Amino acid sequence: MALSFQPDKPIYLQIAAHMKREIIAGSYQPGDRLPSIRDMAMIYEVTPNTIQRALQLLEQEGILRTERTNGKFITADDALLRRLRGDVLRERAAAMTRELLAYGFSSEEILSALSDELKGADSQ
Amino acid sequence: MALSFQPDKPIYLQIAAHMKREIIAGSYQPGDRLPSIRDMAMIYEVTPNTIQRALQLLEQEGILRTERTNGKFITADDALLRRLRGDVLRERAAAMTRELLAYGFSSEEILSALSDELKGADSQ
Amino acid sequence: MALSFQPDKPIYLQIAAHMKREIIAGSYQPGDRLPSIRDMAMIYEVTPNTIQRALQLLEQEGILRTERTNGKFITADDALLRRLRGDVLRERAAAMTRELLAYGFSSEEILSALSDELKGADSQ
Amino acid sequence: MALSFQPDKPIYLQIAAHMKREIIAGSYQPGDRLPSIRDMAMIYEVTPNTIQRALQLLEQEGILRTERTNGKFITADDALLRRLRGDVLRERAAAMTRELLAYGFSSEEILSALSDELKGADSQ
DNA sequence: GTGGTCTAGACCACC
DNA sequence: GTGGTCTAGACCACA
Repeated sequence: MALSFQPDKPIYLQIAAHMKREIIAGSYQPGDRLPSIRDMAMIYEVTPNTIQRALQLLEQEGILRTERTNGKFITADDALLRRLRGDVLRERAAAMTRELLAYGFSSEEILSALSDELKGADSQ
Repeated sequence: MALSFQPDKPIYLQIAAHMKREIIAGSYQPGDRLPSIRDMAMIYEVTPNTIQRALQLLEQEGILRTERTNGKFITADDALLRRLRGDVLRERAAAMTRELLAYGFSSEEILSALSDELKGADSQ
Repeated sequence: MALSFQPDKPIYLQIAAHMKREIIAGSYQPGDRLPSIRDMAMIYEVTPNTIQRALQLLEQEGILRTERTNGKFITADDALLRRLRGDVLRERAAAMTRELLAYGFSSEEILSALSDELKGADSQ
Repeated sequence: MALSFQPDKPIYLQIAAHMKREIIAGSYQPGDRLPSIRDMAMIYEVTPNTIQRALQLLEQEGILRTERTNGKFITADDALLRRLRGDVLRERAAAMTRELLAYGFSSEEILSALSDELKGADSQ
């Protein structure tokens, strides 16, 4: 694993985002137990403190649940995870649309640029 | 104007981004002279220092040019601006694609989400 | 029974509090024998260890008494239980009063808020 | 100031609660700037880190607002503060009612205990 | 000067 | 073993 962190963003945010992606992508299943904070600290090569902070964010979103002495678990709430998946997609699409429209690009330009990117990615 | 700045991002970056958007969107024409730093400081309600930093970024990208005693000007290099416009579009589309694919979304999902957003925006 | 424990508080404290409530509320009578620790462990779905710790607290308060080979019993001391009942009521009322006065609420506000709550609860 | 912290509760929670009380009680006015984190750290005799954590909670509740390089401010949203004041009162009253009813106390007992406490406090 | 991030390391309660 | 809290101290970007 050992992410190469971008130096301009807080590490704990990058870890939180990474975990969120893994969960939404299905690398972790609902109800799964996460590695212990100490283990994740070694995996990501950061302090346990930093992991703690990252996971706190996901817990606030309801994605994680903590059992005081057993560890942290992906929520078993399947509906929440599905909703989250949809929300993320919509939110990202909306943010990108908003930004590019502000740049003065037309809907056609935006759509065509995205299609190009997706074709490029698919063919890899 | 008087942007409402997001409190968690450096103001000078937000101003730089805003200027860049205005330029790419065509609110400023190639060769146009910018308002003085002092004026912009009043417009944006920040210290001249902050404006200075923001414009420095744009100058590094070649979008602006400083004439020692006359002020700062949008580059007259039309080709550069066109190229920049294309670069921004491609870069944003690529970043979004990369991120959403990492989330495990399919090309179809991504394209359809974006179409939905664009329809929503158009109809307004 | 099978309490749904709050994940952020020690389970043994939650069990102790629950037992105390049951005793004060009269669900157990003075002199009654408690279920065995093993049974209670199954009822509460925790380890016997945890039950042990919870009951220890009640024993320290004098609410329980252990007979070496027979099990644990609610104290037969009726006066103690009555006194305990009064103490709990006073202590909780005092704590709430202290806190709300520190928030700057007036006696009238506090009293009226409590009346409202009690009316709401009664009508259910 | 220099609170005497209860040893069984996290200090940062106690500080957060204390600040919230001060704000609701009106010791800080809407829009007021808080002392710097470093100053508060000295006042409360804890690490800046701990203050940071406490204030983060209030920020999540919308009570505080951070200006990146200027400090932290009480929200100027008067309505929010009034709403908060009411919410706190209702919430505390509800929690106490719920608990005491679970103990088997009658509405009359609860109300009378609270009246006694308030009389005691008033006469001081 | 301000807030924010991160580390290293300690200590704790709980189960 | 688990998560949680706290300190001391360093470093950074921003205005």
